[in-house]
Amino acid sequence: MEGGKFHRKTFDRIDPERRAMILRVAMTEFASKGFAATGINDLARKAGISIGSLYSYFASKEDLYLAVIDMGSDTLERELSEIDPSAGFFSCLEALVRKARHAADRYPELNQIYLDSTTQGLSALAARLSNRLEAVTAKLYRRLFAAGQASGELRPDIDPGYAAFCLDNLIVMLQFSYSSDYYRDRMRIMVGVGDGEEVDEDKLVSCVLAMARGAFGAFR
Amino acid sequence: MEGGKFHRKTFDRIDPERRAMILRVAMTEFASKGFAATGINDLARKAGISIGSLYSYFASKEDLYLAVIDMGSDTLERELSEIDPSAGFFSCLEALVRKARHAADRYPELNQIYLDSTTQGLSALAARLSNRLEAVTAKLYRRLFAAGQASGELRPDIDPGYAAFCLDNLIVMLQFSYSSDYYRDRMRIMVGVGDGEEVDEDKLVSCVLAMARGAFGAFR
Amino acid sequence: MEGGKFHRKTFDRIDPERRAMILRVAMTEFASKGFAATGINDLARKAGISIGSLYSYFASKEDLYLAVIDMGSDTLERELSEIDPSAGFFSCLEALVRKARHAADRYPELNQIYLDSTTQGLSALAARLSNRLEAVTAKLYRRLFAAGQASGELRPDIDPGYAAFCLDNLIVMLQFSYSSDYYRDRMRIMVGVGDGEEVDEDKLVSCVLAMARGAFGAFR
Amino acid sequence: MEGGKFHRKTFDRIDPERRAMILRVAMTEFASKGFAATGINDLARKAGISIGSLYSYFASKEDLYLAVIDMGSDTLERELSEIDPSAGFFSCLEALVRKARHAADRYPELNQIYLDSTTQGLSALAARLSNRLEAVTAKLYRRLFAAGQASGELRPDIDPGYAAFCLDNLIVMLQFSYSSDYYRDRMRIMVGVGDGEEVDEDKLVSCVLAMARGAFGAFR
DNA sequence: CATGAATGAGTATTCATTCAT
DNA sequence: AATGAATGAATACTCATTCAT
Repeated sequence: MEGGKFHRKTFDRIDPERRAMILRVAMTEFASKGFAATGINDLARKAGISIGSLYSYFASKEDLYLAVIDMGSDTLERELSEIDPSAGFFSCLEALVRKARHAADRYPELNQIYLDSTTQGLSALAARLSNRLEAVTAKLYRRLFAAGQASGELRPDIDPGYAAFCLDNLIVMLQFSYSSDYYRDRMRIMVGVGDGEEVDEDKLVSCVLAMARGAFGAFR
Repeated sequence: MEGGKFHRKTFDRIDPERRAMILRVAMTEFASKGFAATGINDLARKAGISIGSLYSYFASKEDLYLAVIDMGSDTLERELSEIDPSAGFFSCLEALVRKARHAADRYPELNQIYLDSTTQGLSALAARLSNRLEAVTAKLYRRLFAAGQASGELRPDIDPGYAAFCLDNLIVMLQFSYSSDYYRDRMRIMVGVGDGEEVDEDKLVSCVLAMARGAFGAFR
Repeated sequence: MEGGKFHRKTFDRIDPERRAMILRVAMTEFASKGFAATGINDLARKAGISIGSLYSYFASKEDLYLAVIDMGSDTLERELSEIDPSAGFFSCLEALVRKARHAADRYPELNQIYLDSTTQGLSALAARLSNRLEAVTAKLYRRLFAAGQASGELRPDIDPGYAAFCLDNLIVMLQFSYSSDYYRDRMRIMVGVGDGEEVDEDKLVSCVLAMARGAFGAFR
Repeated sequence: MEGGKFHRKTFDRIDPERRAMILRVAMTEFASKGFAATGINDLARKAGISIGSLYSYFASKEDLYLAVIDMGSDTLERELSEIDPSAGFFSCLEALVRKARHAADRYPELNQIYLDSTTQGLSALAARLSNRLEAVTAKLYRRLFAAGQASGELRPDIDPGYAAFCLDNLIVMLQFSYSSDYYRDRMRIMVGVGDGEEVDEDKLVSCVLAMARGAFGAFR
């Protein structure tokens, strides 16, 4: 599935390194400061390009922001495509949770921007993305649940949509909790770890899997 | 538990109606536009007070924002205090989920602002709140889990912190899904309801409860 | 000679201590921050009185400022009245220089405000003072020079006005040099004292007197 | 000696006429209203440039102010460099006094701003200038006194620093007296000229020179 | 294609003054 | 007489975007 096109033709024609650099700097800036507080002039300077160039690549600050998110969606899609539904539901789910956990480490900025973009103030902006990300994820869950119920691994009476929604909620929050300062603090408080301690990642993953298995797993 | 004090003394002294009006307008503005995009001058005009007055009540835009969130924490605390831990774990949990669901309808703006405040760009700001909200919630979960394990309603081998964290993740996302445009769209896509359809709230609550029961409930 | 009246009648009627406190705080504030940068509300708070009271004593910030300067003129007048012209010109001049030197220490704020008020930006304001201070000083010089020339201590061919102007220039700058940060630094640089050293006050006074004696003293 | 750099690089790159115009307008505004009462937006409008441009040339109002003073220091330095110490002390001194007198006419605004900047309220600001102006002047005096004492024109027992300080005090006040409204009035009162009359400039210069000659000149 | 100077509406915040209590 | 809440024009400064070179 092709992402929206938020950049101008010129952006396709320039040196890939320059292209990557611009997106990387934009990602870092938007991630740490948010859409509204990020300055385009400052961003251009940090990327080592002129304001004029930036505006020849992107029609507006908004478009640049969306382009960054779109790139993030590509990344997600690539990661998800590695999941093989034929490997069994819970095996896939565990892979998914682990992937989410690692994505938070590898692309914290993408997660932070994603969080930023879900904000009510940016809803008009986000509408232009037409929920591409969730569409991709939803599709994967559909296939996983279909296969799981077909194979008898999952109970036949559960509604895949509602189950997928709840599962993904856990996964999204897990990702936020490992990539944003706010949710990290929240996690530590909820889990109840002290100042020196660390949250036990395996316990977390087990808990998520246990919830899925308990609610959706067959014969119990 | 007393909230931080983000307003000036003068704010305590004015007409309660005026006070409520200011907070209400501020809540609406911050909720719909986000912290950065909300203008103080505009806000004052909408509240029908002068800029000077607003600044005599709050030292800065930041303080006003925090005051609004703090008021929201009061509201949450009040709601949570109605939960009676002696009523049994799953009964309480269901009450909690229902409460969250209704809070999203009754105070959508509070939820939107909460979401906004968890954004990375506002992490410095949010730090001043010292996670009061999560502390309150965490405390409730502690009591619920302790009572549940004591009564034998819950398995003795689960770690209450991790369980609470996962449960609250579900509840938080439920609230976002019913109060923010972005997460509502996401929910509809994940659940897979069509254009005319509505998400079935009871199914959602059941799903959350089933996940909790399956993972944490005793003898199964 | 009566000073202008820059306060309202109410100010005459209040407790003298309150009166003195207000003027003292005003003096300190205006001296350190200058007219424009001094805030009336802040000043009132520091003086422990209400803004309303302050405005019942003085019609405007401007009037308060002028009242402070006027009080300073009283002080100067009192000091100058101690000079006895019959004691001989150079003896009086030395007394005058010493007085100036000590006034800089005792009333640094008055000097700083005086300097501030001579600024071009405040010329309209200062016009309301009608140069009361200089009139007082000029009158003293007239008497000193008249007595000095009558007694033969001073050369008969010097023009008292020009001589007085030059002498007073030296004295004014001496006062600035001991009461304002800027002119203190300037003095140290011009005199050429090092970091640990102090400017030798006696040398300074001698130098001023030598210049007067050399130019205006009879036979030599 | 190079002045501090208070402008941004962009200011070096623009049309010299534009540059001069901006500084000229800034000089006029700051001179007549003082630092605090001068508005940047107003100033930009008067200079015929946009606020944004002004801020692309100078980082702050403070910097613009200092840039104007710095330009004034250049002017002073240029003027002082015309004095030839080998021409004899008193000849140089007379040239210096005449120069000061004419500088007051040619650059009244610079003098007014200089006066403004010596104000206690601007001492923090002025500190950034590190007394460049006085350093230049002091250096010239050092050379003049050294030459004068070497040639026997001056008494060997006078301390050049103290003498220079007193002399420069006379010169500074002379300049103020011919460039600021306040000090002009003061001069007229001290000298004692009537309403139609003018202060006799030659008498003034003679008086200053007489004071120098009487105190510092050899044999007499 | 690239540049970066120029723009000016918009921002949060201050402050002298008024006036109802 | 004393208070201090209320006012709103004014302030210094920012920033997304344009466009001439």
